[in-house]
Amino acid sequence: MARTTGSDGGRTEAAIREAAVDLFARRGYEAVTTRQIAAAVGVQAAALYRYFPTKEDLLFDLMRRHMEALIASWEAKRPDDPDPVARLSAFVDNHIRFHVERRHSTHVSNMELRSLSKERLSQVLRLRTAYEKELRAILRDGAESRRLTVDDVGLTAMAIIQMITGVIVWFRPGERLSVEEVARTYLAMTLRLTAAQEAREN
Amino acid sequence: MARTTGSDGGRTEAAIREAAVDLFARRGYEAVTTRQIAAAVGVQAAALYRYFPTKEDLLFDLMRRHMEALIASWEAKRPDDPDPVARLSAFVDNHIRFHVERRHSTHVSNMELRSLSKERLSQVLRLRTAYEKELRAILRDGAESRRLTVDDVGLTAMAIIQMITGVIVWFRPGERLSVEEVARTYLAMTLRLTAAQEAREN
DNA sequence: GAATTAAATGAACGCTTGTTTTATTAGCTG
DNA sequence: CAGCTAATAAAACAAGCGTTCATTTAATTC
Repeated sequence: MARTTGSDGGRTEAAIREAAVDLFARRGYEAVTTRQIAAAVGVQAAALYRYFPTKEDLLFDLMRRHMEALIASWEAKRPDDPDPVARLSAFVDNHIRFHVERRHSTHVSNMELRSLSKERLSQVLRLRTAYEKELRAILRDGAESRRLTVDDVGLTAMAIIQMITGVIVWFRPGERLSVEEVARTYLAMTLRLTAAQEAREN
Repeated sequence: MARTTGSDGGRTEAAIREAAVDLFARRGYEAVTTRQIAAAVGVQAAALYRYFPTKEDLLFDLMRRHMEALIASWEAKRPDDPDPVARLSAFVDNHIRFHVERRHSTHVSNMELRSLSKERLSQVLRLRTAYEKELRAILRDGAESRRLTVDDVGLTAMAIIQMITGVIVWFRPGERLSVEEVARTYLAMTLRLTAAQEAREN
């Protein structure tokens, strides 16, 4: 056999990405074989190499897309309001919703960094740093305007990111809590953590 | 050649554990080969099998020891004081110091769970749950006595654990911040996060 | 409808993997 | 110093790995 009826390159490529994210997230990049990915797609392993030069290229593609989507998501929802508390709230809300919706690719992007080559690792880390910089800027503004209590901007940014990203470890949609409840509770914790002051009319 | 001069089973076994933790943490369990572990010890791969039946047994041994050491550490430092704020403070302080000191085995215990067999996974998770239960009990007591503000005990426990475990991702001893400073700042954030009320003499 | 391109197969390659087997030596015991 | 056991080396094992290659078929183009 060779080309199958109804086959379409675009669909196959998308199917490879989906299968790979799912398998990498569940079993880990190193533990997943190209044959397993191919089987999930319903294709032979050799077919993967029509779309991705190597297994690592596939991993990198997934990670880069994830980070770019995260940044794009924040850019779309970043409020014009300069108020640090409003911006922090929007950041936390967007972060949680995005990560809950993309548990698998988040898992891959956070856990499989060590499987990337040096150059690709730093490419992904550059995207990640750019994103985290947004949070640090909010915290710095908030600290300067005394709307937020921040002992150390870098440390607080890391603490908040770890906390709100950690939601994907235990949260399963459709169980005890809804996304709305989780987002609300995490937001409340973040605002207490930074001792956020309500905006005052004056 | 065969047995080497000065060889000692006890020392070799300890060296295998050390090398394995280090390599597993840096490159991931699946990516590390038995030959790499052996090379780090200065021994042939076959020698590992005198001490650990399989590679997975070695991983499991490291994880079980890590969790047991964590629980033992908390049991040694758990205060008699029933005050929830004092207990929460002790918990956070112990957790951070323990994890900073054992970055590598923490990494392994958190990242490589999926490489364990079903039964062993649940053994490790049982230990982890027992540890987390301590935090949940503190939060519940604190909420009931109105010393702490806790919207949801389970969710808050996860948030705090993610936050204070996350320290190992970015913290490197001997850089900008000392362990003391980090522990103090994380404690302050935790107490704000739970809106902890100072103990009052009455 | 012939020629071309796109999509996929199936077999194979060279290597590496975790593990086992066998043989050999070091150090201890009596 | 003979005998024993613990500790290791060395070599081999079958299985599986990522990847390549020549080939075949489906769809598209002219």
